[in-house]
Amino acid sequence: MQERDADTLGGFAKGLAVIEAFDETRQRLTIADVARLTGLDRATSRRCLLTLTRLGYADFDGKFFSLTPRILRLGHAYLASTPLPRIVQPYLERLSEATGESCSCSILDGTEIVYVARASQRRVMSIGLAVGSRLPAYCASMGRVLLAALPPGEAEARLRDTARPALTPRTRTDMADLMAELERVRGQGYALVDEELEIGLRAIAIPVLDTNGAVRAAMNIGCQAARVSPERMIETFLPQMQAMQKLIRSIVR
Amino acid sequence: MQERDADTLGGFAKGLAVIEAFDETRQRLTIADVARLTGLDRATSRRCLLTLTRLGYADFDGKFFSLTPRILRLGHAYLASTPLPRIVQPYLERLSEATGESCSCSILDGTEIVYVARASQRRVMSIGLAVGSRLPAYCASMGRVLLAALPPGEAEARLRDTARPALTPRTRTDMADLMAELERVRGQGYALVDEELEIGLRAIAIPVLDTNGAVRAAMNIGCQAARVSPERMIETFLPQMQAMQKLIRSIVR
DNA sequence: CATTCATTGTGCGCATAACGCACAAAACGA
DNA sequence: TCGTTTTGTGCGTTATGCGCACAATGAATG
Repeated sequence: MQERDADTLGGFAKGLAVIEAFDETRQRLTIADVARLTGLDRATSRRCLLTLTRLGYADFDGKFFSLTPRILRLGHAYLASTPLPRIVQPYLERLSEATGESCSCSILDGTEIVYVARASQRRVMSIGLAVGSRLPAYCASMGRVLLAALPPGEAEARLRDTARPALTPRTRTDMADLMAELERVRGQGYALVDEELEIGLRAIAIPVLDTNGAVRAAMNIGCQAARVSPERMIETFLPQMQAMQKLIRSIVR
Repeated sequence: MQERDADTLGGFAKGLAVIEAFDETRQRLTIADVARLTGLDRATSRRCLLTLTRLGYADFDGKFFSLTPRILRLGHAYLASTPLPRIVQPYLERLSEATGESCSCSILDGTEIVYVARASQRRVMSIGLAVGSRLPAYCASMGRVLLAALPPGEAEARLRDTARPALTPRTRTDMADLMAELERVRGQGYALVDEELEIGLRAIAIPVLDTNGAVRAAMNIGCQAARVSPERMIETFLPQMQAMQKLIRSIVR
């Protein structure tokens, strides 16, 4: 089979780009906003937005378009078709309950990780992000675990593809340093990220393996740096995570 | 502004229908599968699938197409743009920790409810469903709360739009009976669904209100029928839920 | 192994869907 | 009130997308 332009739908591609124009800071957009964000002609943007509205994926208040819950069906089509999050969820809950911290599971998508499961115990605002949330892989604990699981050439390419801004004064951004860190993660079997993504936030992550030992995802425990030292995370949290890893490994095909 | 066919993109609409063809029982599909499920011509289905693959939203193994995590960006566009789930999440966690049960929050989308937040405590397999999951509103506790919040005419129309199969021997399906039940839910301020959705599953739900008292979502506690009686749910769980409702109400705008 | 059936890749002619530009009207902000 | 920005829509153009047909491939069956 050949890859040809005639085998794809330009309008569909444009429409998907329009959906992705919405995010945390852009909850509702005008036609001009969408044209600017996507680079599409204003009339084209308008047609995409009206298509979404006509099908119930968006609302229009006379000026602004906003997405509706129906759009969740699109992401749900993936989550529903992927057994891993459902398998991992109870283990994250057990781990979260045992440690009293937030636990999450994510997979690598390009240069980002995307959360596919989470569990949290704290009465205060959760550290964990919602399912579907994304973080840059280069400075997230689970991201480093997942990058480390790639062939080194592939991992390096993905790191290069990332802008790698210093999100805190502690963020490591140098290519050679990050590649060395990935090598260290490969060796020790876990990644510990200490206030690189966000000041006050510390996380430790290990791979989620399948029965063949292949890395299918990563899971982590995140906590406030003021409450748990890195040493304590390695001494106390890591063994419990590895115990869960073993249990999960015997189930995930 | 007029609603005209020329203002929409046919290919985009077809593409979205193709994404929605994937679900729990259809994790990977052939071109012929998609054509059958969507009613589209085979060549059109093929183009949509190839467009998704070209853009990284799907993988192709030579025969089967499956969605990739990138598709989560589409649903994430909505979740990221909606503050309610993030606001409600810590309250669900507190409630879940206090009661030892699974708690969830959902909104109404047509004739279904869609989960937008959840918290769970149990070491056994969670009762709660993942964010993005959907349930038929007519026989779910949160569904009844959300239907009860609609004008009666609107609620009746949505009930009629639903197939309403009896999912268990206890499922109530009669229109008049359900409308009376919605009236009762309006009066008492909560819905209790007892093994109607699934044998062994019992859930109680109340509205999530905003500062204006408008119903924005519903939240519930679900548990195993063998462990908690309906009376106990009303006596013990309901007051705690109502306390959370008050706290949430003072924040949600 | 041959046959039958289902599926897929692809060519291709055709029709119209989609494009993008332009202009008038409306909305907004100073 | 004026200037700027945005929007709704008309419209001529074109190339996109359609769907049918056919050959090739794969799977199932006898």
